[in-house]
Amino acid sequence: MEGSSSPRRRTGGRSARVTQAVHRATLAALADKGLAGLSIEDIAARAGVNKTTIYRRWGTREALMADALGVGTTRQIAIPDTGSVRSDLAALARQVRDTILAPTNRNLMVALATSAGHETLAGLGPRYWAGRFAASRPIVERAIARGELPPGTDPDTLIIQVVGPLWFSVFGPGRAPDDAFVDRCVDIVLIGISHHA
Amino acid sequence: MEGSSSPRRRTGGRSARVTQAVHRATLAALADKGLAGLSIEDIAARAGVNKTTIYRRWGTREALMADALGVGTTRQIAIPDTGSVRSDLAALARQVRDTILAPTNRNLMVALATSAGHETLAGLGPRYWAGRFAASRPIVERAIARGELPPGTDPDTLIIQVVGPLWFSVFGPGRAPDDAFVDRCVDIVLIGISHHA
DNA sequence: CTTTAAAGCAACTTTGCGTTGCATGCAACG
DNA sequence: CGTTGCATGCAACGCAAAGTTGCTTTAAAG
Repeated sequence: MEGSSSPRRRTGGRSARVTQAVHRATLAALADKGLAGLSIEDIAARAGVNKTTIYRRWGTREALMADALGVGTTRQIAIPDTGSVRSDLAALARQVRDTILAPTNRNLMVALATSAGHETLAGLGPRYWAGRFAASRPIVERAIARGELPPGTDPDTLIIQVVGPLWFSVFGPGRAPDDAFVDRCVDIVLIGISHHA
Repeated sequence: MEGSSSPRRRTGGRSARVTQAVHRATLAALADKGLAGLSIEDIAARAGVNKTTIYRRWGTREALMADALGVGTTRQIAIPDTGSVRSDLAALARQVRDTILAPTNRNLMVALATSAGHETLAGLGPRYWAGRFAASRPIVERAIARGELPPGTDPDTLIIQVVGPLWFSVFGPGRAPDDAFVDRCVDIVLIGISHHA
């Protein structure tokens, strides 16, 4: 498909630069105005690119969104490995809190949540979250191996229980969880699990 | 301001009916299309009202949104009082889950989260959540009075910890929490708190 | 019944999206 | 180093929806 009798491709410098600029601009616009009311013309202006370029390369607004979100949410994060579940989860939880507190990421997350309905964008959320959970899972697996957690513990459930309250307090009431609250979320869940039938 | 030498007001029947119809239509449109791309004309059509009426009464789309959301999120819910924290919280948590699973409310919640940025709408979220927490607080207070929870327990924190995971799993990964998961969220937190230093 | 605020109606202006045709620039290849 | 042609820039257009305005009609308040 790729290496056939290719008519000259135009993969180099300028095109790549344009693509990247548009991606950045799209995510920036998304962060500012949310998934709603973000216009191609606005993105083009931010990217310093002509709107026809965007229309020709991506066609629809949704395709652009899918592309940009796909790129913007692929960034991997460093999963802590400190030697104990408690501090691993505490570190992870603080990362999560800091991430969702940043307005940019906050709006990206809202956009992801909104995308669940869209035809074209529906796949983005699941894929993103699958990646995040897969990355975080080792924390729990290591803990089980160490004997810190009961063998049957489901990693995803545990992570949801730890991270959920942080999410909720940011996206619902809009409160910024302080360190004490974050640690408390970790402790309560760990204690609860260890004493659970 | 209100009761002065009022030139005849027109508070009665028709106006009220129009207001209510528009409110309903706005929330319906919001549920369908999200905060994005909801047009005054669409709302007018849904409400069976002329668009000029909406433009004249509310002026901007944001003012209408603020008004409708303010009304739509004021609905009080029944707070369970079963005699034990565990079942109270379980009932509350299921209510919450069912609420956020319904597409209509789901989009309303997303709209509320999005509104945090807007100039005009910023106050809606906090007001809504203040109401919800105030309503739910008695569950915890009664539990403390019964000796089921330690005296210092902060109601809001507890509720956030119970409800957060449900929110997260719906709005993040997009999974519908089953009853077992809901109950587990309640149990883990209660056990965790009772064994917490 | 009279008065008049509020809703309906129809036409208009404006705005902004998406499109098209053509000129220009730059990477790919000889 | 020069040629080729794909990708971008530019400017103007068509069109649909947003929002506005002047006037008429309806119905609540007295």
